[in-house]
Amino acid sequence: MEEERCFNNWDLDAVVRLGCRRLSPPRQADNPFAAFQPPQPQPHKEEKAAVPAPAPEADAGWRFPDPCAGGGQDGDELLRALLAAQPPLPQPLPTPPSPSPQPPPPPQRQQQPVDVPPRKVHAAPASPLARAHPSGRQVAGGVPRCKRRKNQVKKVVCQVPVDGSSSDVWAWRKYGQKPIKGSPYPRGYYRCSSSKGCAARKQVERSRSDPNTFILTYTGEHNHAAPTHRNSLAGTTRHKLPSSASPQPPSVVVGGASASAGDAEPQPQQPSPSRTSRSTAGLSPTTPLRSPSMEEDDEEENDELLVEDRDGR
DNA sequence: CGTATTTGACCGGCGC
DNA sequence: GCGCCGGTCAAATACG
Repeated sequence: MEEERCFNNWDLDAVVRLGCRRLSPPRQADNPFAAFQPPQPQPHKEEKAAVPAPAPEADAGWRFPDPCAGGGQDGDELLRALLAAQPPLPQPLPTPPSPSPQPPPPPQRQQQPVDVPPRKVHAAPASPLARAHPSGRQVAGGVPRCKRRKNQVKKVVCQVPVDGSSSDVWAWRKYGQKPIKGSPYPRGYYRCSSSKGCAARKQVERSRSDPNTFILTYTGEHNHAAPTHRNSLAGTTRHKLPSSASPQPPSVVVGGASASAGDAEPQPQQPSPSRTSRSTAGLSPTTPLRSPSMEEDDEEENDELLVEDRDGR
């Protein structure tokens, strides 16, 4: 598994935080992007390309499908549109059949993020208290891990171009990264830092098929209103927005992650060429949400949103 | 000083 | 029942 290790470096977080990337050099002197790249040769080349190109833009405008995020206006509209089209609840979208990594689902597996007939519903008494671990680990969302069955978890999957830009109003904090078995790229785990008890989580992973595309998986719901500006307690300090360099209209995918509170969904961030070290988690809360220019197009077809309730392992 | 990021370890769930 | 993998937490480190 050396591979994994290597990829581990890729900055998923960057993706998330792209919004705020910082000007200062990343914590790691190495190129985080190197990891980003697939195990293919040409790390040098890719680095360069990746860094200068995608990253900057990404954060600059990387916004995603976020209904709420909008930064304000555009986003809002999107959100509204989405909401209008769908229930405000965790209802992602109907997910169009796209070239997504999702194979033709069996008749049973619908893409309904809402409820999924779990195979085993282990009804965890809502209080098993999250695994009584020695450490007493509890899920931040207050949801005990046991409670969340993998099958039952609602997930909204979105695909966004690396160069796309997306930003959501939510602030994300990276809490883990792991190499995935079938994927050369590691997966980054982010949690909504806008609110302390928010259970919304996001997973950022590079698409194996399209290294230029990131697969964002949103799970959980925000239990708080979307911040007007992406800021929140969390990253308050670290985000400095560099200003976007060139906002590119990323694709926006809207996933209804599940915001019961009516939140919107977080948006994916982009991989930053160089980890911005601490820019803010995910996007920076203050990240430049989007520039007016970026939004113009909006999403295009790049984005795909898949909603799944469970992903099979 | 506060917060975010990073890395390792642990646990649970799922598949075989 | 066992093993593998994914997901999350916690501690340490670094930066603003």
